[in-house]
Amino acid sequence: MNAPDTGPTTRDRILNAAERLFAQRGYYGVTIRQITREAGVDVALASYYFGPKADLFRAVLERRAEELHGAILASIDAVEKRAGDRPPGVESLIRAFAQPSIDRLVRGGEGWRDYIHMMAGLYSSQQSEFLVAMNDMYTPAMRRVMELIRLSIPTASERSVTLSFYMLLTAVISIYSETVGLERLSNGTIHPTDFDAILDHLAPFFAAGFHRMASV
Amino acid sequence: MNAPDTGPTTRDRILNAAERLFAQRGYYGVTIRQITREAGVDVALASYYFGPKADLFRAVLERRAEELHGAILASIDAVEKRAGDRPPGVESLIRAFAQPSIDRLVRGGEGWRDYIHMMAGLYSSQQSEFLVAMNDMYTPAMRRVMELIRLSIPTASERSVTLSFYMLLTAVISIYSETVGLERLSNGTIHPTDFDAILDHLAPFFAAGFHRMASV
DNA sequence: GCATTTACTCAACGATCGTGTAAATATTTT
DNA sequence: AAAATATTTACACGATCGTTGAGTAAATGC
Repeated sequence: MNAPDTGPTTRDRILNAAERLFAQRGYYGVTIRQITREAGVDVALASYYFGPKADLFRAVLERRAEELHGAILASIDAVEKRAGDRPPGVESLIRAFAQPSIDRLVRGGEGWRDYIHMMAGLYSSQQSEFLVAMNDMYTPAMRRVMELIRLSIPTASERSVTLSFYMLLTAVISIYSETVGLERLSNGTIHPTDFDAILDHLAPFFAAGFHRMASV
Repeated sequence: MNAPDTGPTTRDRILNAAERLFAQRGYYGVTIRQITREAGVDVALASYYFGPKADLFRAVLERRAEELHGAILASIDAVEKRAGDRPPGVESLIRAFAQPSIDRLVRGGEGWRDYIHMMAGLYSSQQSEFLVAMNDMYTPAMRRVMELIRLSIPTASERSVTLSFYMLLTAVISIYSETVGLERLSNGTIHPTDFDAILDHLAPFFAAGFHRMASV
């Protein structure tokens, strides 16, 4: 068994091509025909496997969601365990939240990079149908981080932690998208792909913000 | 002179419609025919006034850039003057940077709201041609804020201030886009349109971050 | 008044879109 | 091996896309 197979399934070839193109140009910027052309399969196969275009988009979103979300939860659990019976520090929680995505972005291969770019592009779009779907996939992990931050800074109100976390979230996601913004802002001295260095800055930076708003 | 005219110019009607639609669905999500239909004018007039679609998009971007950028610079100058000969505080610089956009977003009418939504959507997109163009329009103001922050926190390295400012920038822009993210994160208790309240949180939050990274 | 420029309409171009359908081929199940 | 199912191909559909060019009406310059 396990004959030398010819690579990914047709279904997966379509998903891979869709992932890459949606990441580059967004939902409306990509046509079914471009996707199937890139995948090297007949146009009709997209409808055959996924139905309408919106369902294909959702399928791409869902394919890797469970693994990434699970990894984030596991990462948070690990930080919790390491902290013993005290609540873990805010900075380590931020790292735990962002690290799994960065790992996959940097070391997970093309597919993961495309997936994360695609999510980052989606998050700041106005297409609330998809946005809400994606948000829901990662809600438990986000809720968990906010809970633990509240335990770590008991004097901070729920509202304050939510607002602060939202700002953290938007910054993290913008970094995932690797836009040219950072490169231009720094005159080319900081590269948007230096994720590890960026996270080393981001974590204490935002942790300070959370603590500053402890009494609000 | 100045006969009772029939409202905006045809040119401006097209720009207004384009602004509104691009803000909602992005560059690829909008067709010239939708724009001209919304504007109530013939399809050919889009090409007549602006040439290809990309040039129309750029025209929308440019129309309000000078005014907003000027207002941001003026806002920074005002804070500087108020501070006398000492460098202004980081928190007031953050407010000065964000306030003009928020003013127009909340109190500038539909056109300004659409324009700012459109910019926010563009910023997190991967369409670097437009993104770079927009970035350049607002570079002087961003440079100025970073300079003044460095004067306010002389021990912070240029690299540190650039990274911190980038995170501020991404958060501010995400807030401008009024996505459903914040509303869902807070279970509906925080409304994405409460810009003044959000800015009251954001300013001290990020100021603390800047100061925390003073020695890096 | 006439000529030229400007503003706009109308119709059409070739290209591409998303999505079906019917037939052909490949694979699996019986 | 036969039957049933799954996959793939080829093709066509009506619709819409961005853009152009020819023609009309109004404003402007002389």
